[in-house]
Formats: sequence, structure tokens, C-alpha cells
Amino acid sequence: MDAPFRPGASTVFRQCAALPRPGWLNSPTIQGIMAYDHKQIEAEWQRRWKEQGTFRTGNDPARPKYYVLDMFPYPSGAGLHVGHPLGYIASDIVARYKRHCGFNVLHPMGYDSFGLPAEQYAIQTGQHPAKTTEENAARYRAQLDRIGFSFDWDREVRTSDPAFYKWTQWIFLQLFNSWYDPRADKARPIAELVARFERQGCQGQDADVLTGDTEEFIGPFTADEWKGFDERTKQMVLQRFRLAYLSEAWVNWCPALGTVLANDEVKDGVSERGGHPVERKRMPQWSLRITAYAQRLLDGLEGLDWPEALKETQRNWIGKSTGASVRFPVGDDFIEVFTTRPDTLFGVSFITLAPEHVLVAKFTTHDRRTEVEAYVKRATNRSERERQADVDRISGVFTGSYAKHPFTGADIPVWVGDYVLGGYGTGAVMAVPGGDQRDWRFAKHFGLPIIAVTEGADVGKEADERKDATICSEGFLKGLQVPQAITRAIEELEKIGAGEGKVNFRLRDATFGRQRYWGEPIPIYYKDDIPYPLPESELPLKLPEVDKFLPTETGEPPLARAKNWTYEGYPLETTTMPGWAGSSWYFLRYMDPKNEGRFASPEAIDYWGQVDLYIGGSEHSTGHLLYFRFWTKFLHDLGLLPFDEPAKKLVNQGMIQGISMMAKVQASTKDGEEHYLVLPPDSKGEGIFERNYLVDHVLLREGKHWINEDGAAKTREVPAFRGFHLSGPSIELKPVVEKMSKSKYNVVNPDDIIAKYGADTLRLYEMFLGPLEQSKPWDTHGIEGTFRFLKKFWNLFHGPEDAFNVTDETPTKAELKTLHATLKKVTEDIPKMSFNTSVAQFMIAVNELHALRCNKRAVLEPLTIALAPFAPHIAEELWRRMGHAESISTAPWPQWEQRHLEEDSFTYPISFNGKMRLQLELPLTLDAKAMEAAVLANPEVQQRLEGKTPKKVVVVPKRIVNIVV
RNA sequence: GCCCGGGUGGUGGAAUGGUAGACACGAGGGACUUAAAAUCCCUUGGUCCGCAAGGGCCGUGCGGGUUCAAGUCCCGCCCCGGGCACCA
Repeated sequence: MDAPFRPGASTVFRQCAALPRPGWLNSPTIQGIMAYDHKQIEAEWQRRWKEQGTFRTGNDPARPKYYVLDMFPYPSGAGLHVGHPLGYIASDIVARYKRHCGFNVLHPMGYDSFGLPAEQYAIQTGQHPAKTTEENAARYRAQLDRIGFSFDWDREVRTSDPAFYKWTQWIFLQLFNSWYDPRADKARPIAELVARFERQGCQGQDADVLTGDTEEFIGPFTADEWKGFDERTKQMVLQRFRLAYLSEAWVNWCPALGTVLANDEVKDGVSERGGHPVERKRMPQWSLRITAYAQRLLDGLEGLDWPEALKETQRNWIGKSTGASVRFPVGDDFIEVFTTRPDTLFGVSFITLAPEHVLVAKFTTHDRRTEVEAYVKRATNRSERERQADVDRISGVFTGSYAKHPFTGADIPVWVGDYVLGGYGTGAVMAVPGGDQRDWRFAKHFGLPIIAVTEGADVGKEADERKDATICSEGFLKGLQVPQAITRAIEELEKIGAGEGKVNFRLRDATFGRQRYWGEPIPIYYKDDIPYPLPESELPLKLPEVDKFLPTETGEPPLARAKNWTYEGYPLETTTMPGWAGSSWYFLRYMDPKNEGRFASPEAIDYWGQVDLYIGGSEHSTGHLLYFRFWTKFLHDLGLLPFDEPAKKLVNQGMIQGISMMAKVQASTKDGEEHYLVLPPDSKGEGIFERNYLVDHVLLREGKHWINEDGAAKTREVPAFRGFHLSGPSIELKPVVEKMSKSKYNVVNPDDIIAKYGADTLRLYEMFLGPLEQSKPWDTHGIEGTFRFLKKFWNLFHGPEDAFNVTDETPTKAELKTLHATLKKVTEDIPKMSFNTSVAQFMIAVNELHALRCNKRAVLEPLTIALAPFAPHIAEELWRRMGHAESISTAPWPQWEQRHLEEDSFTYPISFNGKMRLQLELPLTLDAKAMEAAVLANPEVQQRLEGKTPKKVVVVPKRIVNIVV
């Protein structure tokens, strides 16, 4: 009260708002207003939240639940950069918002702490991966804490913790002890399959049982034969049905990493991590039968609120195609092929087998043997990358055998060609050069006959792959349209027993064993080389100590180095699980993280249910997110989960890119030392190359980026920049947007931002940058805007000398309008995840309230609650200063009211032929007719009409008036 | 090649078919200051006419179309990003 000019107290002030402020207001004493001390406030509230357990979450069946989950991080040695928290900030806003709305919110965090980098580091330094993992996790935790997340850390999980991986191993055992029943379309205990074999045997590969399509054919056997099998044979047969199984299979072997990789871990023929070459190799291998779930994984996408692009990626990856299976007899054997175009059967002029095809050797005639064997050897030794690299080179060899066409009985030559993939379908194709470009090129290359299958095709030039054509090849399909011909061909195939309609998937079973140390041990032991599951009582099977984290001299995985790596004298499995094992079910453990008797109690699972909102990067589309769904469906089949999809809604946050500063650099050697001269970006000449400059020490001047001697000196402290000198007093640098990466010197550390501006500013700025889903560059300069906003917000509550000053006066209509417009916008934006527009609205509100000199509790209190999810520390502090003892997180969400937004007049844009020409304020009480009259009566409108009568006047109440002349 | 996204000022971006460019950065000008920082005020899509007040024209990747009205809807292209790809 001692300050006569405190904001909001003077009507004179309000009227003067638009005028320049008198100079004395800017005097140093009044400058004391600037006392928003983010450092002190944030440290204080982070301490309180921790001490008071503000965000500890109980299982409370009386309250509605909401489960917001982030994809947990792999704690790498590099720590977090500003891109990492983007999704966490978004999920934290939703979590906090939902708490205000009365939900019991589960918002946990943990670490995906098994993985390659810790092990690579261990190999180099001899440090145990558990130690580096622990250190890295602690560092992550400290960084995350500084951002002020409302995670319930009491529920933290780590996949490398034995108490956690005990249950990963337990789920593995359930997979091992299950088979997939295609009739019931679900997983069932393997014991039921055994009982069935004892009862009725097995018809081999039929519709009643499902085997993986990467395995060899299983011959039929009777119940009596089954009973007569020895233990070994029985177990070998059962392996072909288990959902976790050991088989001899083609795998992606990465020599550099010394391990096998799943398909999603290989990109363009090199490993996703590290970019090392990948070979195809045949070896015994643990796999998970995800293919059994292909159709359900595809169908399940329908009901999910996931990004369309991501669902499409999964659909592509699953790769369903519908067609027919056709058998071509060869002597007393046959070749089975899969085709999507059985309508082109009369155009088949040869058959091609993949080099890996099991029947190649059998069908090769004596005189062709040498040539075929040489070809097969050459083809299978080529790495995936080599194979993909020269797709254009055509190679193949004739086996010397002929197959019989099922309809015409004609002899069809059997070839081997590496354009046919061993891993897809049956590894054999019926070649129709007239209808398939790949077959066409092969035929052309080897001079094989090309038969036209469709009317209007010019097969001399290329194959005709149209699906809206008419069949013209001789036979009963002639004259039919393609779709009808497909149906008809399948009918005929089924009639003569030469084939049937079939669905094929591109999805492969997932290789599950890794020849590495730092992963979950697979709970299996071997008796007479037959794998047996470890009893549950033996779990967790803890990782043993080893002398080195390297393979043994004989090439066995690191676990083979462990002493006594046995169970009751029998050797234990030495491969470990892949990185994605723990992340396939971790969301369940958060529900009941300390449970020692189960992976989670049924009560906890029933209460928390599906994840309501899952946020993470789109790079997990075909890996994690597919396994995550697969395991959920499997546990559902066993009756352990009431739902069969893990996450209802999923959002992919975009990447925050870094801005690299490019300079032209010229290298020279002087006194045996290297020197680099930094040149302006337009420099040209010999020996000049581009180089990223360290971003931190670059200046912004007149919208351009510069480096001067001062910045260069600081940069020189970084070893990579030693020996750098500027060619002038300051050099302009060229900004380039790229992925944030240490090697590009464009990484921005959130700790630095927080130290300077505070966590609330960081949170607001990351949200303000643009739509969450979009990738966008980080520009530290822009952060000033959100920082200023928070200072202005703070100043609404404070008078001179930082004296807290909020009144209980009744707010004006204008103030209430600002408040309610903001509440409305923010309440509508949060569920849409449109946080950038929310922040913009808060800025508008503060600008308006500032101009109105509003410091009224009735306005500022609800506004503070609305801001709390975004900027929780400043909100807590102001809330406390407004006299509240409880955390603001307990305050109910303020509701907006329409009545405060309503006006009695509206300023209409008046347009002529769609072009806005003037504005006219009209009362909202007028109806369309009265409005038209009022508009036309306006002198300015009259003047523009120049006496003409308008053709038409369009009046849209509360929107626009358009006059057509 | 196929399938998804997406092209708006100097920059990040905003716009239920209804005033394009909210909000912010940057830039320019000004106030305060010995000065700087901080803060505050004004201007800021391009262009043309005008001393000014003001006004005209162009403008959301390109070309058409629907509509009183199109960044938004439809058709045809171009470019950028992502996914799949010798998948039969």
C-alpha cells in the first residue's frame, strides 16, 4: 500500500497503458520488480516435491485412473541433450493436467538398461557394465530431476535389475511352454499339444497346428507313432510349435558386433547400431514365433489411436499378401510356390528357386552339379548388403530338372536365381515373365520363353503387371478379368489338389538370442543337447561374473567364460536376450514394481489397465512397438491380462535438431603442427573444406552468426579445435540444421539452459517451438521470449521491491474475458497435444493482463493453476505466495464459462467479392436481414458501391459479410 | 516403384471453408541510462501511389476447378521428409 503507483491500483494507469511509460517507472528502485529467481524457486520446489512425496501414486480403486507413459531411455554415457526431454515434457503436462482433473495418474520412469554400448565400453576398459550403467542412470536421474518432472520414482524399473529380469525370464518360459492354436486363434499351454498328439497324432503342416514358416516341413505322424518317439524326437517336434524355440535358421550375423540381429535391427544391409556389415549365416538360434500373431497384429491396429504413418509402417512390415500356394510336381517330389497372381498360371515358363532352397541339391542333375554348387556357394556367401547393392545384376543357373505344369502338364525348367529370397514364402517362385518384371528380366537375360498373359501387353518390351486387364493366355482363364481369373484359378487348383488359396506374411520370426554378455540370461539348460526350461524357482537366473566380456577362443558367447555356468551339472544357455526383451512388458511392472510373487498383481493390472497415452520416438515403429504388442497379446492369451493391446493412444514426438555452424577452413602445416585458417563461407580454392564450429561460442549479430577472436579462443579449448585461427576479426558462419550430435558440435545441454533460464522456461520453450509431432531446429536465442513471458507473469503478482501484491478486488469484464478465453483454449489444447498454441495463449493473456494492470486474485489464481502443468515451479511458488499450504498439483482444474466470452457486438469484416475492405461493428442482436440493411446503409459501403445494387449479400452471423457486385 | 507425412514472412510457427501471417525470435526506430545489461513503447509479408491521412495491386510450392468466399475442398503436376522394396 505504500507504493502509490502499484499496478492495478490506478485507473489513470489503465488509460495510459498504450502510452509510453514515464521515465521514473524505469528507475533502479522500480527495477526491483525483476526478482523472478528461478534458481532458488526451482531448487526449493524440487526439494519439497521429493521430501513430501507429492507425486507418489497409490493404487486407488475409488478414483478414475490415467496412465501416461514415456518410452524409457537407454542411459547412455553422453547424457541428455535438449531433444530428449521433449516427449517427457509433453507427457508431464498431460499427467499434471489429469491430476488437476481428479484422475489418479500413473506417470513412471525407468531405464532400458541392458544394451550394447555399456558392453562395448566394458570390452574397452574392463569396467563392469553394471557399474557404468549405474553411473549413467544416476546422471540421467539428476538431469531429469532438474527439469521438474512429476514422475513417481518409487516405481522406477530397470531392465538390468534381477528383480525385474526375473519376470522377463518368467515370460520367456511361458513362451517356451506355449504353442499357437490357429483354430482358437490364441496361444495355449504346450501340454495341451502333447495331449493332442497322444490322442490323434499330427497331420503335418495343416490348419490345426501352426509351425513357423522358417522351419522345415514336419511329416505327419499318428498317435501311436508319437508315443513311440524317443524323448529327443519328441522335443525336436515340440520345438517346431513352441512360441520360443530353438532352430537351425538363417540369421543376420554381424561379425563386428559378434552377434545376430533381428530384422528390425538391420537397415540397408548394415547394423542399425554402428552401421557394421551384416551377413547371412545359418546357425542354431532362439526365436520368438511372432509370425503366429501376424494377423492379430495387423487387425489390432484398426482400433488404436496411433499415428496413421506409424500404423502404415507396421502394416508394411507385417506385409500381408493374399494369393495361392501351388505345387509343381518334379519326379516323385514337388516344388511349392506362393503367388499373388494365380491368374497368370498359364504364363509360367520356368520356376526359380532361391539359392538357399533345400531342394536345390536334390533337383540338380549330374551334369549340372558343379555349376549349380558353385553358384549356390557364391550366392549364399554374399552379404545382404552386397546382394542389395547390385539388384540390377542378373544371375542364375539351370538345375537340369523339369517340373510339370499342374494344368497343362507341360515341362517347366527349374532354375536357381538369387533374385528369389530364401526367407519369403516358400523360397521358390513360378516365373511368369509376361506378368512380372523381375521374371521378365531373368527370362530376357537367359533367353527363356516369354508368354503374354494379358490382352494388350507388349511383352517384347516389358512385363504387364496391370491388375485391371483381361487374361489372354490359352486355357480356361482366357477372357476373364484378373480378379475373376484369380478366384477361378484357386478353385481349379483346389479341385485337382495342386494348390489352395493362401495368405502370406512378410513378417519374420524374431531372433531372440544374442551372443553378448549384457542382457538377460535365457533360462534354459541342455540335457543331451536338448533344451529344457529352468524351473521357475530358479529365477532369476543371474548374470554370472566373467573374466572378460569377449567371446571365448572357440567363438562361444561371453557367458561360456563363466565358471559353473550349469544347472544340476547340465550346461546353461550362453546367449542372452536382445535389448527389446525387457521393454516388451515393462509397462506392466510399473503397475506393481515391488511385487516379488508375480510380474504384477491382477488387482494392479485390472486397475491401471492399458496405457492411456504413450509417447516416444517413431524409430521404434517396427521394433519395440511390434514386440510390445506381441507380448501383450500373448499374456492376454494366457489369461494374465484383460486387454490385448498395451497402449490406446500413442504420439510420436518429433526430433529436435541442432543448428551446426559451418565454416570454410583451410589447413596448413607449420613447424610440424597443423593449423587451420577459418575463412568466410563464400571462400573458394584449393584445400578448403567445410567444418562444423562449436555452437556455444558463436555470436548472433544482425540476424547472422559470427565468431570472433573471443569465441575462437573459447572454442580452442576443445581439443578438436586446437590450431584454429580466424582469417579476420570476425567471421560469418553458415547455419545448417542437422541431427543433434556430439560429432557435429551442435549439442545443446538442458543443464546449461536450466542454469541460465530455469526449468520452467526450458519446458515452455520446448513446447512453444512448434507441434509436438514435428521435427524442428533448436535455436537457443528464441528462448528469450518464453523467459520474458515468465518474468512478466511473475510481475503481475508483484509490485516494486518484489513485494507480493495481489488484491481481492472484483475483476472487470475485460479481465474475466482474458482469463476465460485462456482457460478455454488451454483446456481444449491439452487433449489435442497442441501445446505450442497453449503457450501462445498464455502469452496473450499475460500481455493483456499487463496492459489492464490486473493483479486480482480471482483472475490470477485460476490462471496459475492452468499454467502449473507447463511451468510447475513458478506456479507452486506463486500459489504458495497466494496463501495456499498445499501443492498446487492438488488444486482442481478451473472451468471456463461461456458467459464471460460473450459480447454484445462483433466487428464484422465487410468484404466485396471476397476481399476484405472495411470493418464494421454491429450489435449481435441483429438478424441477417437487419444486418444487411445496416451494412448497406453505411456511407463507406455506399461509396464503394458507387450507386450500384449488389448482386448478392452473404451474411454469416459472428463471422463475415460479403457483398457480391 | 509403392505407401504415408509435409511445402505459409528473414526464422520457429498460427488460422471449425469466413479479416492469412496469432504468438515468439530476429531486424529497425524510440524511451530510460554516464554507459551497458535489464525493462518499456512503436514499426515489421512484398510492392506501388501519396507530403500526409490513406489507398491500390500481388501473396500460403505450381497449374486448373468447385464456392458468395479456398492456406483449408476436388483434379493434375513439382519439391522435401519418412517407411517398405528383387516380398513373387
